[in-house]
Amino acid sequence: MADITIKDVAALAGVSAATASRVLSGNPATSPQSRDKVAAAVIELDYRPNAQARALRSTRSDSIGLLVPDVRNPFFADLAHTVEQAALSEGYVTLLGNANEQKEQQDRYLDTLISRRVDGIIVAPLGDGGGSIRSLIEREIPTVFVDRTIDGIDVPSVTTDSEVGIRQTVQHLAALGHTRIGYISGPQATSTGRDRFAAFTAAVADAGLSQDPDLVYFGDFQAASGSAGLHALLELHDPPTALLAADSLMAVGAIAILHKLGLRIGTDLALVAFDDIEWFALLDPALSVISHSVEDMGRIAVEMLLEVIAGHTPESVVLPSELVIRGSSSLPILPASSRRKN
Amino acid sequence: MADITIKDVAALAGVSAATASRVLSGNPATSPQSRDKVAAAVIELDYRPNAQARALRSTRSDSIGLLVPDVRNPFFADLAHTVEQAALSEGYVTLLGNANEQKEQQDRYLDTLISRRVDGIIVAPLGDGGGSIRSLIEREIPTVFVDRTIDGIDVPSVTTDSEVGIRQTVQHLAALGHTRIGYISGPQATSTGRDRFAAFTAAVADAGLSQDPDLVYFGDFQAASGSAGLHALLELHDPPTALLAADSLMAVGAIAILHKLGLRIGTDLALVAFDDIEWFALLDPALSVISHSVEDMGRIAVEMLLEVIAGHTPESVVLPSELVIRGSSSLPILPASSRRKN
DNA sequence: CGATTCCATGGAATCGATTCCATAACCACA
DNA sequence: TGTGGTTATGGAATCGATTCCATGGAATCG
Repeated sequence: MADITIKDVAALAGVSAATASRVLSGNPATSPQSRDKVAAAVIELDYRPNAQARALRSTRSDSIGLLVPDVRNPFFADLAHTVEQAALSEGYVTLLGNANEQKEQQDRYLDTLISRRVDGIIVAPLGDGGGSIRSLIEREIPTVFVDRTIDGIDVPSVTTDSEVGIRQTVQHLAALGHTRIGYISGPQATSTGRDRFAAFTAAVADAGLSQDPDLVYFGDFQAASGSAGLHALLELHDPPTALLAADSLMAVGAIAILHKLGLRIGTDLALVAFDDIEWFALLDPALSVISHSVEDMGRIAVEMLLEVIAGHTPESVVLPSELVIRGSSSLPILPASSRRKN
Repeated sequence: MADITIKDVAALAGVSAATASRVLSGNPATSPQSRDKVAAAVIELDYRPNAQARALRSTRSDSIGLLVPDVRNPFFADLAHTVEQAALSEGYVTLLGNANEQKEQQDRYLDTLISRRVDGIIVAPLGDGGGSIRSLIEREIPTVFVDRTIDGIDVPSVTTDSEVGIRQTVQHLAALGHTRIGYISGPQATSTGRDRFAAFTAAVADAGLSQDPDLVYFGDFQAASGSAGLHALLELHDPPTALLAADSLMAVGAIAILHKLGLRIGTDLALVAFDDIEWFALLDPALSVISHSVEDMGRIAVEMLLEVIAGHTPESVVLPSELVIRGSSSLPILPASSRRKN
C-alpha cells in the first residue's frame, strides 16, 4: 500500500510541499500555474490527503461523533440519518457509535471519539454523569445532548417535552372510559424514562384515574422488556384496559405478546406508544402514537453543535410532542363482562 | 482545550516520552517502577492518547469503516449492529457511513474513510466499479463486500443466495393457485436487484406461470417505490393475485397503499417480502418472508475483513435463504369473481 | 532610477506518538 | 578484574500535512 503523499504531488508538479499544501487548502497566495500543475498532479496520482496528519497539525478533523443508545431502535436510526445528512451538508462527516444501552460501551466509544479528536460530539447519554461523560465536559470538548439529558451536567440539549403528549393520551383514554391505564416505563436511569414516568403519574392523578402502582412496569427501552411488561400487567388481579408504552421497541415487544395470546389491539386492550414509527401506521388497527419530530431534533442538534464549536453557548431547545389518535385507541371501553379473560 | 500529551505524562512520571510510550503500548522493556509511575501519571492527568498521531506513525488506526446504503432500512441497521459488536470484541471501532442509496454520497464517504486511513472497509456497494470503489482496490485497502457485489471487482464477499428462497416462494404461491405473481424489483444497478430479479424470472418460467413483463415493477429499494410499484401493478388490466417485494422497505411502501385502498393482505392479495424484519411478524396477518441471517452476515464479514487485513485471501461466502410462510400467503386463491375490484 | 511594497515560493519547524539506535547500568562468568 | 550479554532508558528521526518565516523577483511610486 505505497501511500501517495503531498511530496509526491509536489515533486510531480515541480513545486514544494508547502506550495502544494497551499493550493490544496485554497490559500490565495498561489499562482495560477502552480494551481494548474498541482491539480493535474493530484488527479494523475489519485492523491488523497492523510486525514490523520492534517488533523494533527491543524487541530480540526472536520468530523463529529454521534453516539446513540441503540441503532436498531428506528427512532435512533432516523436520528442518525438526519444528523448525518445535516452534518454532511455543513462539511462534516459523522462517526456513528452504538452504546447498545450499556454504559460501559458508551464509555468505550466516547474514549475513542475523544482520542480521534472529533470536533464535537452529539450524544443521547445514559447513566449518571460519571465515567467518560465527565472527561468530555472537563476537556471542554464541544458536546450537545440529544433526546436525553443528565442531571447536574450543564450541556446544551435538544429534547422532547413528553408531558403534553402524555397528558393528551391519558385524557384521551379517560374520555373513552378507561380508568386503569397500564404503563410500561423506560429505565429510571435515563432522563426520558424519568420524565415520561413523572408525566404519566401526574396526568393519571389529575384525571382521577387509578394510581395503582402495579399498573407500572419498569422496562429498559428494549423489545424484550415490553413483552415482559405486558405479561406482568395481564397477570394482575385487575388488569389494565389500556396501555401506554414509553418507546417504540417496548411497544413492539408488547404487541408480539398480544398477538401470541390472541388478544385484539384496540378492542381487548387500547394501546398507545411513544415515538412515531412509520410501521406503526401499517398495523391493523393502526397504532396511536405520541409523535415528535426526529427531523427537527437531528437538524437542531447539528446546528447547536456547530454553534458550540464556534465558541458560542446556544440555549437548549425543547420540542413539542402530540398525540396522534389511530385505531388502537379509538373505541370506547367495553363493559367488563364482555371482555375476554386471559 | 489544553490537550494533555505524552510529554506531560512523561514529565509527571519523571521519565522520557519514549519510556512512557513503551509503558503504554505494553512493551516488555520497561521496569516495574516506570510502569507504576507512568500508570499513576496517566490516571492523574486523565490522559487520552491522540489517535491521529498514533495512527500517523504506526500506520494502524484500530478502526474499520462500514458503509451501508441506508441506515433506516432495518436490515442494514441490524447489520450495522452486528458488525459493530463483532468488531468491538476484536478491538476495532466501527465508523459507520450512510450512502443513502446514492453513489455520490458513497464516494464521499469512501474518500473520507480512505483519508482517515481506516484499517479496512466493509461495504454494501452500489453502482458500477467506478469512482472511489476503484481507488479502494487500486490502493489495496483491505475491503470486503457485504450483501452486494460488483461485477468485475474481485473482492471477498458475504452474500445471500436469494435463488433458493425465491424459488420456494414462487412454488409456494403457485401451489396456492396463483398464476400471475407481481414482482417489485430492486434496481438493476445493484447485484441483489439483478440476482433476485433473475431468480424470480427463472422460477416463474419453471413453474409455468405468467411471464407477463408488466408484472414486474422496478423500484429502488426504498419505501416510496414500493408504493408506486403497487399502484402500477393494481392498475393493470389483469392485476396480479400475489406479490413479492424484493426488500422490506418496498414491502412497507406497498402495505401502506394496500391499507389505504382497504385491500386485505392475504385475502385480496398474497404478499411475501424479502428480508425478515421483526415487525413483519406483528402485522395482521403476519407477513410471509424470505429470511436470511443478518447476524451470520455481519459476523462473517468482520472475520473476513480481519483475514484480509492480516494479508490472507479468504474465500467468499454465500449464505442460504429460505421461505417462512405466515398468514399473508397461506390462503388458496379466491375465484376471480369473489375478489374485490379496485 | 532607486526605494518600497507585494506576492509567490521554498525551507524549516511543528503537531503527538512511535521506534530505531546508542548508551549506561547491571549481572554473570571466566 | 575484564569481557560479554542483558535490560532499561533517553535522544533523535520519523510519519504527512500545515504554517511561520525568510527570500527573491516583479510591480509601483515618488
